[in-house]
Amino acid sequence: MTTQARRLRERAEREQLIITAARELAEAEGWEAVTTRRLAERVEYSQPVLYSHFAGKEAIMAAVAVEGFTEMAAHIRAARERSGDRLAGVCAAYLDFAERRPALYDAMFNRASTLPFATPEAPGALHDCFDELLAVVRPIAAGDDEGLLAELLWSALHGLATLTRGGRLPRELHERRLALLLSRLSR
Amino acid sequence: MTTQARRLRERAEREQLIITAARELAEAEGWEAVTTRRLAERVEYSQPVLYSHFAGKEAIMAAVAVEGFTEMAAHIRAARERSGDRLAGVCAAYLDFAERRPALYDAMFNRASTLPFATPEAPGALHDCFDELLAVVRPIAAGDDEGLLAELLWSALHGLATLTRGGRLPRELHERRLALLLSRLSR
DNA sequence: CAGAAAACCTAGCGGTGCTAGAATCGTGGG
DNA sequence: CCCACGATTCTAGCACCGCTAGGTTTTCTG
Repeated sequence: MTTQARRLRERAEREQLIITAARELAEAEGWEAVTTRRLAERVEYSQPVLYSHFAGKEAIMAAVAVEGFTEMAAHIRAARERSGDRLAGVCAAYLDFAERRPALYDAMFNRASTLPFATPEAPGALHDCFDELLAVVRPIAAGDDEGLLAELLWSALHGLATLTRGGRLPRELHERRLALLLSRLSR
Repeated sequence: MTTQARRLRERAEREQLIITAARELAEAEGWEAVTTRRLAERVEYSQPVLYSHFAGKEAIMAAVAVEGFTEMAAHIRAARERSGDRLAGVCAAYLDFAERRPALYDAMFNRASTLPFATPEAPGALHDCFDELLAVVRPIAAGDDEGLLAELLWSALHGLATLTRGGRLPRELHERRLALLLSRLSR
């Protein structure tokens, strides 16, 4: 059936359209400005159409989040390769991503609470992100569990990112703070 | 004027009543269950009364947050004294607080976005919390800036707390993760 | 081309934070 | 003692939210 294939393709395209619209709206005005009405208006369909694609607003945010993980994985991987597997490069890339894509980072870590994480069912892109941290942490493991060290690094970066973003930490000391983390964490 | 004094006192009492009610409701059912209507019903006044005390729901959460900082400061100080200024004791106390008072911790760090932080206008209790971290970090500063190290410790703890709470990190490795943080941070 | 099925929209539900304006209350002066 | 005033409090309602039932339109199929 050619027509059915086209139908499915168009449906998939529209789904992507919704995700992109939600993301752009969130990046432009924050997630609190992303309402189902505005979203529907933006994709030029009525509200109920959203619900034929997603279970609800939270599911839309989750979809944006996995897109975010894909991008973050690419962003970090590029930084790792560029810096020759250096821890500093990857950490800076992580924080840079959080700083420049706050709405996306929010969807990934603060909003989409239903998204599976520390399980095999977690989105592949998320595992990719973690693997990047794992790779760069390996040289400094020095007998300690690599996975645990990667989780710790992740926690520290996440803490830095969120506290800095919320104005909790003075931004002008950002570089020195990161340098201190790196020096303390290695060995 | 005695009557006016009484008025003011009663007003203050009612304000505290609102804060306590909001906190209890949040701790029992989460912040999304704290609506101005339910809150008003709980303190046995009508909705607009809330707005004669606070600028809005966010201001109420901020008030709960400063109460949280006061408690956290006490909690951590007690742990520090009990453990003889040991870093491990204070870190465990921080994470314990976040784990046992999730709604309070949320108000302090995730919800109340308008609350001033890294400025002198920040609530005193917040500075007290930070000072506790400062005190316990001093022995391991080893030439590095103590304030910066305290901020870094805070970030790591905050990251651990939030990621663990959101199911992002497997809970059964919590102890080992904390031990690793301590060993790496005190080099 | 008729009828079935899929797609889509209108209208509405119960809820939210917040507020204008009416009603009620305690109080001080005549 | 009573009345008028000012502070206090409530009723009712605004515009918005996420979400959905039910009917209309469009599209495909036999």
